[in-house]
Amino acid sequence: MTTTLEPTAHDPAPAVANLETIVSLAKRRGFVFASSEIYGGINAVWDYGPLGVELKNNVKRAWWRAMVQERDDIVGLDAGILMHPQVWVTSGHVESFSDPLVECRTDNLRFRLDELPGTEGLSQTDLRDPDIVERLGLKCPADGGPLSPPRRFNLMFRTFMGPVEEDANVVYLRPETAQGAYVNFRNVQGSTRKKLPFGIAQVGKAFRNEITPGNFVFRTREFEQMEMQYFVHPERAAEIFEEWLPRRHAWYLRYGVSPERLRYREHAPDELAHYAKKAVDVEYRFPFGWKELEGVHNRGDWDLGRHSEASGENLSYFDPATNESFIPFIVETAAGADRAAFTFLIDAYREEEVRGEKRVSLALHPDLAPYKVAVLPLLKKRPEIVELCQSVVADLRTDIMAVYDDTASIGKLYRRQDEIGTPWCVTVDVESLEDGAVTVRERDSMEQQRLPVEGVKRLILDRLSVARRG
RNA sequence: GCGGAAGUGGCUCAGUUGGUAGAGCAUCACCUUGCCAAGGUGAGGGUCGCGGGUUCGAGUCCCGUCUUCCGCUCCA
Repeated sequence: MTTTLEPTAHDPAPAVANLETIVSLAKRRGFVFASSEIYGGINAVWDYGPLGVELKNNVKRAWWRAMVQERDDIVGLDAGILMHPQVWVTSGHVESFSDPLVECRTDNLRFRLDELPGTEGLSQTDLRDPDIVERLGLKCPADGGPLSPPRRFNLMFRTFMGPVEEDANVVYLRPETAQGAYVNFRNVQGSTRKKLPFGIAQVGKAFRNEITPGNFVFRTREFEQMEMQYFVHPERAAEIFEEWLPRRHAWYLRYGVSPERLRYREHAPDELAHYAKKAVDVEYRFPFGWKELEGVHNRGDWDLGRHSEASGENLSYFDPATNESFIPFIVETAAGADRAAFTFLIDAYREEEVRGEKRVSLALHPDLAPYKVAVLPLLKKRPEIVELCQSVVADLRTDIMAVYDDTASIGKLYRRQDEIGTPWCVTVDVESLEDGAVTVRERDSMEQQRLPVEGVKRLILDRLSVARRG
């Protein structure tokens, strides 16, 4: 079900490239490697290589810039991955994230045990009983086949706090970063004196024991979220929700994602998460179909209300202007740093045929590109040229990611940089030694210009917004 | 977790009816090369996912296991 909100792409746009091509490029050039590869890999965990970590850091920085740096009403937070276990009971994740499932042995369909006919009124203990299927004579609702005993698919990773592995010490790796913002709502509001509406932005790892991970870094068991919780007056929640959707959509466009490969999709009432009143996804046309990139959710007062109740702390907000006190509603934007980086990578992929050769380039937005500039010698047998290159790189490095390469012919050096999305290449030639000028080539336009060495950094910095040192 | 397919040097693959591994590209060195993946010579790199079994002998057959990809109640 798609919303009537604009912009919405109704016609499926083909994906830029197939998945294998991207995975192969990612590995070959050092963006993403399979985790623990020398031991055969571990399912659904990926490591970011030298270029991947730059790309992902740039994505996170760009997000932080849009959310925190450029706004007066949103502040940052970095809460712990481990939290008080009660947080997850209150949030509903202990219950909703560990469904007892049974599987039909003939058609392999899975069902939630507590939703099967004949299980009404069963206790949690009953639902954990391995003999429950037999005891109640439950059958597959689809084909009447025999069902397996219930298995709990707990989507939360558990570990133990303290030296003794006792149940009393069980803690969870957070399945979402959002709760860190909720439990800190009062701390943040009090210390920053923010008035509603205001938001808390957070980037950090989350962990889910997904039943079906896959599609490269799209769904993994360890992933990084970029979430923003916007606290609003209940009556303004719906209106503010509608503002955030196009704002988040525009962010992807700003960093170069093709408009025809983005669309909105609203969740039907029966697919809403346990905390959501309304949810609309920004979707991207991945090689494996339209999939969620980012979710905008109206969580209502579910979280703060529940935490108020369970903790006994007053998490309501007092509005001095109207003299009223209330539990704020939360409008959340929840994006994945891995998915976003993946999307930018896929969408930037370009292929062209030149004299029978396939050429690959990444049209990454300069803010996101791992390296901003490569400095290349036109010929390396003149030591003065190499020296000049190295002094140019040393100067550029103080502000931006710059790299020097001289291990191939000039044409190949250009191609290498194109393939990893480097927006600018600087070449130093014999004339440079005399006039102090170098050639700057821009990847997207293929335009070349002659600039004094001192002008190179200025040209690049003028075109970047998030990639400066820091 | 279940069904289907696959796992050979960094990448893409070849390996005939089982006889103890090859190519192209990539990488590195030297020569050459002076603005968009030029050429030459040479080198490094694989216990053929892992563990068992059958066999005189297995990348090639059998079993198990792990991982990946494609399909089934997801949400970043």
